[in-house]
Amino acid sequence: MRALPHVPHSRKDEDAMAAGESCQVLQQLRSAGKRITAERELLLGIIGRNPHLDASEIYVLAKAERPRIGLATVYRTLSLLEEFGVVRASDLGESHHHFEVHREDHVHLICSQCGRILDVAPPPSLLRMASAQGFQVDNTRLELFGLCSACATKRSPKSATAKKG
Amino acid sequence: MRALPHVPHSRKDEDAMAAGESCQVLQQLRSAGKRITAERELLLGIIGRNPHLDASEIYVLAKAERPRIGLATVYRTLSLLEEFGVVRASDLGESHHHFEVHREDHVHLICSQCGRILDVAPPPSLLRMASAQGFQVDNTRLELFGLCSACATKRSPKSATAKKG
DNA sequence: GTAGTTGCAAAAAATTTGCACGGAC
DNA sequence: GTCCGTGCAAATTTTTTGCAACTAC
Repeated sequence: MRALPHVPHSRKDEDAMAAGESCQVLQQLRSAGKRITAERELLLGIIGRNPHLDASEIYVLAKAERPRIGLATVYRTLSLLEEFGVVRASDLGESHHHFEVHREDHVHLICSQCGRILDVAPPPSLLRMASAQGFQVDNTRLELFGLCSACATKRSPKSATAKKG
Repeated sequence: MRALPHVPHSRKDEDAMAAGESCQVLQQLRSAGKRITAERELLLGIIGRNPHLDASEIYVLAKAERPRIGLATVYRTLSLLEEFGVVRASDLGESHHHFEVHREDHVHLICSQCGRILDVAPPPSLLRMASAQGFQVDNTRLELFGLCSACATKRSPKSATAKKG
């Protein structure tokens, strides 16, 4: 369990987006006969505001607001939301999964030095290539491990393009 | 633990390739001061011949040839080989890792229906995009989940939107 | 009221570690 | 002979499950 990383671009935008999304999702659950519970709303909010958390990080945040919540509920809710295509699990090179609300397919650039995660759009050619094989994509897990520009620069200060972090 | 999937294209080619690789890798280990043991040779061979196995599948195959081998040795060897860049772990959507000898970066197309895995080359634009961000890639984990052409056809034989639950 | 959800604890699954013995170099 | 690597068992970590109590609908 580490400190929470990845401060989003604009807290206000993110919250607004998250709130809008949450409503939609809750409707979706309801119309599938699932129940709307305080736990589900809470967890959805947390995941919506904080990409790339793992189950126990989510649990800690949730517990702060709702002390009696159990880790099992976190796992069950994550799995439910994953089933509904709302949440995606990713493997950031650790021995457990991290989760985020699925907004659009994206590639994780994971810096093995500083741990920072950059989200970038996948090239259209990637999905085109899949359909060229007759493959119907419905979920992606795309991770590139390496050094972010800042850490790469630190490591070899005078080489190649001297980019500033 | 399931039956072993993914019969390779040509057993002979694969074996030859694996044998060649193994030698190289063993030299690499030796010159790094690591020891060449029967266990390491065996495991390297198994992983080289069978992509996408998980630790316990590897363990079972190894145990068939060397009954006293322990699962811990499998994990320790995998981790050593990963450190040397010889083996890659991938997350095929299950709660544990699968492993393969790293030949070249590739995308896994994982059919959620039949479980088959197609390996395809990633589009160059993917890596270009990373370097455009100043990111230095040194490992990839690229998974596309969905339906392979066979299963997609089975599911909607007339191409209509006939979705089954 | 009923059936889906939750919390808790216990179980299962996946991986790592401690230690004494054995084998590579 | 010296250490590194191994097997085994025990410990950790991550995730799932059983069940009684609870609550959304």
